[in-house]
Amino acid sequence: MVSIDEVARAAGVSTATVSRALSGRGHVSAGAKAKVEEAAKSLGYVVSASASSLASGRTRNIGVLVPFLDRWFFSTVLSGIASALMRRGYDITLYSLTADRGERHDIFDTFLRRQRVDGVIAISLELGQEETERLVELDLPVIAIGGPNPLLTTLTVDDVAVARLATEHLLALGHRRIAHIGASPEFDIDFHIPTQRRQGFELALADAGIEVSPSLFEPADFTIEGGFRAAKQLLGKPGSRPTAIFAASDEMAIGALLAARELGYRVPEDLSVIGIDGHELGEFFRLTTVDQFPLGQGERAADAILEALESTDAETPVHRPGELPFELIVRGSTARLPQ
Amino acid sequence: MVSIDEVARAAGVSTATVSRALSGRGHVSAGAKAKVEEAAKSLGYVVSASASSLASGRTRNIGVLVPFLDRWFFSTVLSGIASALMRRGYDITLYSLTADRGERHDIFDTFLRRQRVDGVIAISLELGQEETERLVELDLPVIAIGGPNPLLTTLTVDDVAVARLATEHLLALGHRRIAHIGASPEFDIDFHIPTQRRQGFELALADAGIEVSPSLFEPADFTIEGGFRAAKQLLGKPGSRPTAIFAASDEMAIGALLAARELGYRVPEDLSVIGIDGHELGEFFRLTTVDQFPLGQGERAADAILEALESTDAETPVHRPGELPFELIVRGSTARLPQ
DNA sequence: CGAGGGAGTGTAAGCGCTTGCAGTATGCTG
DNA sequence: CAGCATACTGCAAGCGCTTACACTCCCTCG
Repeated sequence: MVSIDEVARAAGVSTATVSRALSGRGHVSAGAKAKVEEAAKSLGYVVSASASSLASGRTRNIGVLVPFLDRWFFSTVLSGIASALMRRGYDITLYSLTADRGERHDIFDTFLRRQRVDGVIAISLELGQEETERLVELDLPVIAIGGPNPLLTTLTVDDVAVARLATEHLLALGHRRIAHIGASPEFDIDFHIPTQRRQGFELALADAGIEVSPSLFEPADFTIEGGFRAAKQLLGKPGSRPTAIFAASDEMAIGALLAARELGYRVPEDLSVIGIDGHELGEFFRLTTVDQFPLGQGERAADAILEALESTDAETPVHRPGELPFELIVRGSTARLPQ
Repeated sequence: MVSIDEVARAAGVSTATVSRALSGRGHVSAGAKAKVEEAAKSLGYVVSASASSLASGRTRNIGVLVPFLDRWFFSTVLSGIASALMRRGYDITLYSLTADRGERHDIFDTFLRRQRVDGVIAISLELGQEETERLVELDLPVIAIGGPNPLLTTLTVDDVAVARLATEHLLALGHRRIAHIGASPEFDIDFHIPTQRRQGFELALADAGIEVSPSLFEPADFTIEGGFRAAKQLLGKPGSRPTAIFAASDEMAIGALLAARELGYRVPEDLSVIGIDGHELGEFFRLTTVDQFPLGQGERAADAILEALESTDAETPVHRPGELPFELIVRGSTARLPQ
């Protein structure tokens, strides 16, 4: 491995100048800079991450905490983070949080404390009180996406407004018996998003003067299969069935689509279905949805963390509620209620 | 941040002993070890990754190269890698390879050369000649999963045998007109897996004395949507339609399932469908498949890289073809051909 | 024209660990 | 019991960078 001394010798300057020229910190004359870059390039010099980190205290590395790697939403956000950080020369270290108490503990107590990262991004994480504290104790910039956490700077979409928009879309099409597939309230202990969506749904109904009927709610686990089961329940119950279903995620909405099909209901003629997320399969299933641009969320989180890194001012947790964009995408799964 | 000196002082030993006690290298008496561990714990000491790396040359960090983060197969393999490495105390830094030439170049020329990782795992990567060379030049252990690459130690499943197994399952059920959805041959330049699957398919047919008909092949891009389109083509063509479809991935098979349904064919009564992968949605769609245990592939890759790290002997690229397990999982999408 | 200030550079002191070497204590072998 | 191997420990020299500080120019301003 070629070291900074060799580059310095080749360029005829001191190692200090090489360091300054290559990192862009401090003053270096144009001439010296050119010589250094030339020498570095021809020798194939790349600065050693550990030496640089040890000396400077900066790692150029961001830790990313993810609850599930294999769910579309999370891997898409991660993808956005990865590309944005890479463009800025940052590496990303991945910490996949399982449900396993011990493993989680290790991550917060050991992995994150190795001074390997300059900052942390936590994706829609349901963090315990203690875990959040550990995170704060790291004394690093932390950006959380989703799951508002009062102790952390959080990027969120206004989930109440998102759900409201979806519901109002159905209302505008003339639907009155609208069912909702979401998470059960006991889920809410540390993860508020599903509940907020449900709130938005109920607020929209209330505004339209429609009473919320408990029989038009069905909990599910945010998977296609869960949505499928929930929709079967909703559509199979005797009594007047819903004319529209609002699912709190696109995956559940797709499940609902499949359930409707299997029961012989045509979408959108007999049943309208809307989801939330902007899932890649949405187009294929012609699913109307409220897109929340997960790729963009990742990119924003990356930008936010870099910004926090650059401004050294006091790191006050900032919660800018509802700052992330969302948009209604009308496709073929919703239609006007037949008169 | 508490440093090793404080621990040494608290434990009443030298920093050398602390280092040895905590890392498990070299001899330390049981008493000293206990004192050190006690002191480290009560002070909340965690060794600094950069200082340790700089001094020892070991980073306890593995780089993982992934082509797509948001495809189920890759994120599942990644998940397997992540959990296996974490158990051993290793961090993982993620390098997501886009199609962008420039970005890829950066990864191989800069990111990977920062001495940030002890080894590299490449998941089903279509690497160019030059990229492979760069990887080899790193002089680090490299494990590739899938996509046999003669220059790298590779973990593969025997894709010919996998495809053969899937095809033979259909043959055993009495099917004779079997269609295949795979990748087009021009894809093969640097990515052999789809072609091998096609080979296995054709070999199985040949063994059964069935002629391979070009009209029973349709290329697709390994997505649900691609499989859907391909299946529509295959089923829509006038002339005798296939009684079974073998798709080279579960996602394409699911697409085929949906296409069949939409065209009014019942699965498995009118059409049998089989895929490859072991996709999480397989169960939901009652899809018969050949599972290749992607989670396990990730774990094996992690084990392999750690093994390579521990044995310092010559790093000869070893290609152990077909060493990864696979298994036919019969669910509800395949059935005996009606007599 | 002198003071003040910024640009450009080098020297050298670390950053926080690991580990070769040396020294001592202890146990084993013949 | 000498001789030697092995266990344990500490000292101190780095690992390959960054950056405070010192110094020299040179330009600007009053």
